[in-house]
Amino acid sequence: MKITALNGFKDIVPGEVELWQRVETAARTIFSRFSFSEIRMPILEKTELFSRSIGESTDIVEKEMYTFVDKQITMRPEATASLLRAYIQHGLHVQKPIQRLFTIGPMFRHERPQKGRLRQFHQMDVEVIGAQNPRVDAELMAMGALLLEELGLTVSLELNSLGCPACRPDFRQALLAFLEDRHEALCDDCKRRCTSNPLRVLDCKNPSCRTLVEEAPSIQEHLCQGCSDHFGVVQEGLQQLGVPYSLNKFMVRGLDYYTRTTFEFITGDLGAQAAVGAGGRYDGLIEQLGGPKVPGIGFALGMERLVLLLQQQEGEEVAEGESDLFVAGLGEVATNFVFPLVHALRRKGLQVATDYEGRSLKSQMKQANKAGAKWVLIIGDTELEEGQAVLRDMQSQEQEKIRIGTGVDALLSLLLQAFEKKKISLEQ
RNA sequence: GUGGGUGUAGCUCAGCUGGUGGUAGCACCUGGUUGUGGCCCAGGAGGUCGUGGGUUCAAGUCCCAUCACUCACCCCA
Repeated sequence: MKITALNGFKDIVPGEVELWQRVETAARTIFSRFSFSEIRMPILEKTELFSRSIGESTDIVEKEMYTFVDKQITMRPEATASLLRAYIQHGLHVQKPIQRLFTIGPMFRHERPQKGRLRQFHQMDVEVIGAQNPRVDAELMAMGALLLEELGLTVSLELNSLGCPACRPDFRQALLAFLEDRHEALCDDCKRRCTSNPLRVLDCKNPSCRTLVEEAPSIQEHLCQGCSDHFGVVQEGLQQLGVPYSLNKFMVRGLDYYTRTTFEFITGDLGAQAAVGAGGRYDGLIEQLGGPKVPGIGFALGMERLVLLLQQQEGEEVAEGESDLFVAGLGEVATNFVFPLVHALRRKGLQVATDYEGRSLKSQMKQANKAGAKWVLIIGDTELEEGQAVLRDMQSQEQEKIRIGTGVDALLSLLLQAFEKKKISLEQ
């Protein structure tokens, strides 16, 4: 084959797409239970939106964005910035003091693809804008946990606080001092991180860095009073809601805008990609983007990762296709009769499949079986002469004759009557 | 951007130290039933062995390059 999809871009084909629908349906159900409204934004935004929100010096902005350089526009690498832009642009804070919004869609990052990480990937993104109360943080995590639970996935929740502009600089200084003393013991990546983003040293995967960092100052002990109180209530809230979590003082977020609460839903079953969802609070961001001075918190779930987990958990079995009825026509005359009949049945709301290639009855029965048809209606020249079509129940293998009468309409009403009698099995 | 692994039928894969591409499984089509599915049996169709060079009498197999896929690093959902 000559033309294939781009590296890191994937088709979601029948057999797999059912799982995606399941994830999405479950999410919409839960989100609406928690009073979230959907919002949909464009995929292209001005480049500046992302460089200002995500952070000029992050990897995402520095080298991973799909940008049309000549036009200064970028395909969104994450949803929060776009969502906040829309929030500000439409003055949504005026309509409601607290906005609860979610969005589902594709994001784009030019990274090297690997398991659970693509260049076009999909996220379900949830944001609460305007709420400062730590209970909201706890509730948001509880909602994420509930969704994952409903999907049948077992993941753990890790929690940290990154402080705020008042207390983080102090911690940063303390950490830097600690790292400088041990600079030679750090891996090459961490030596680089000391200047680029010291907090990142905390979650280095290198074993020697990990042990070294055990002794490092803890952010949780450097929080200012406000942040410390907030963090405390978040944890109380989680306990009240019965959401299990563990504190992880090494957890750091990649995006610049996070403040206070940060969290990740973690799994050990996805190779290097441990996080199936993550998020946190971003209290200064909306103002920084030119909006009102309101706080915000949100998180994103990686849909590819959720689908991968579901596939691993229950196999990649293809969901059987389903239709109510397969109509088998035999011969030229019957086929001409069947063609409009099928359409009439579909207009009545039935799922109907049929054959278009004039194949043998055996072949059509096979198709019907594969399509998961509950009934097959057989109409050949014999049936047309007799004025009776054969209706076969695929499960019980029973067949009955149905009067065709004078035409499509007559047969249609008889068929619907026949289905009516079996309504119970239709609904199953 | 950096490293490792893998490219043979639609899919999953055999193919030994070079000697004519597999009776492989799944899927597909036809037949076994002159008009009846799942199971079974028989047959059929389906390939530029990723691509381009090189070595050789001879390359799916060895060498080089290239592309693609994949896992990991970096980073992240």
